[in-house]
Amino acid sequence: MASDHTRSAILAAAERLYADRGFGDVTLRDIVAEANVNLAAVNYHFGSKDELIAELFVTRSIATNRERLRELKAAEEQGGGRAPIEVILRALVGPTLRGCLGPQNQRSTAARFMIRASIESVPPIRRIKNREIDHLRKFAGAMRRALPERSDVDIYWGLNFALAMAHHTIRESERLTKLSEGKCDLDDVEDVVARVVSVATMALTAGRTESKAPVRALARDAR
Amino acid sequence: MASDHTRSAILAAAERLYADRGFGDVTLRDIVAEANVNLAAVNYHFGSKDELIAELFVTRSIATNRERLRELKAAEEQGGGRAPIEVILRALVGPTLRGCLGPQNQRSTAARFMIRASIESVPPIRRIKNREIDHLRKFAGAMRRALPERSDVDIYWGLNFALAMAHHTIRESERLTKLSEGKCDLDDVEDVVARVVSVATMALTAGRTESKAPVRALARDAR
DNA sequence: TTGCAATTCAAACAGTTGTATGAAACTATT
DNA sequence: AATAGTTTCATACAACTGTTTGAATTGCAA
Repeated sequence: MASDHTRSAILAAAERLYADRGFGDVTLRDIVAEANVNLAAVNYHFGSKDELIAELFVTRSIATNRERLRELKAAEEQGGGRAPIEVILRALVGPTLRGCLGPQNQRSTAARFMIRASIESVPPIRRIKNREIDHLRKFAGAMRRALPERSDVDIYWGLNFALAMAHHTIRESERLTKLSEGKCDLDDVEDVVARVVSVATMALTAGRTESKAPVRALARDAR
Repeated sequence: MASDHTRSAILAAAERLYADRGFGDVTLRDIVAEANVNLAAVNYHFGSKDELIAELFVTRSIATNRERLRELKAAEEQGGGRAPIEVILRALVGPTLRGCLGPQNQRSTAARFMIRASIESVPPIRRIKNREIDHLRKFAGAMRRALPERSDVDIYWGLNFALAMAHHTIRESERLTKLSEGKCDLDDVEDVVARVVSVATMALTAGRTESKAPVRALARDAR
């Protein structure tokens, strides 16, 4: 391959446009215009529009996943194969949050693209996300090692809730800012990470006292 | 208006098709075929496709919101204007979770539609969701009354995390089932509600207020 | 240079989409 | 029964979509 110029111009233009305007109303013609490239080039270089989107998303998400695993591995090696649950959770949600939050005006195109991807969820991206399970299993394993007395079910729920808080905060960051009238500072990424990790840790470690949950008694009959 | 037959046939058919196949690949022609109705009827009765989608979503979401407020009001009246935080949170996430989870084969069309709406997020629905803030403020107010010593920031973060866990669990219920190899039982809706409420309560009460009730265990299956 | 493959290009294709139109069929009131 | 207003219908429209085509151009090796 000669210079890759056209190919990467398309990738850059597509990422920028999708980040700015969403997947919904960006056509191939918009992309090739932005990239100063012929319309047919997309199909020549990528095969189809969906494959272009998939390549964009895969590139960014394997970067995030690699960062996650790097942090996880570092923590586990330092702890002799067993890392504290807080550190594991930080490795899980930190890279994503750091990648997507932070001062708006200095958010990278990549970050804004990933936010879009998490909001709009088009078919090619959904397909890729479904293959993310193996990756999550590695974290479930590490969490099980950190909390050996905890049941698998609790581990999975804790993992689920940690991801929930991180992703939802990214997706709805604008609404949270508006709802709180700016009191919740989403630009302070490390504070957000700390909050998510703290709550997820509580969820995973609290009440290890064999207590049969009396939860159901409350309020089930508020009608 | 005469009989409303066409109008409601369109609404029913559209909700069913969107629930089954998503917004992405359901056309007006699909809908009118399913409803045994003429193509032009959609624009005649609803003005446009987007207004049809909006009406569907508004109907369902004001129903949920009404149920939420009903539970909240009942709890606050019973407690003399101040309800326990668990009950407030239950009123917040309970109706949504009950509406969207539960045994797949007995999920209502409405439930499946709302799940789609939470996954795919098309423009007309996003516009409506953005107007949901006033509704959430009522819950923020109730939470502030329940936890007067807590800062506004913490309240908003707790609210955000509670919604995060509920919505993410709905959105990714399939993935959680697969990840946990079925160990997480998403059909036991009341257990899911209890888990979300429990974690959100911990998020809101742990830390600064040592005098508060001891954190409860993750709602383990008590049977 | 010549030859050959890779790339670019303009143009067209084949479909689908939501929407508009104007006539026809109803419904209910007079 | 005649009328006016509403609703249904077949059909056309106009625009946009991703993709394909086949010829031109380019870059590089022999």
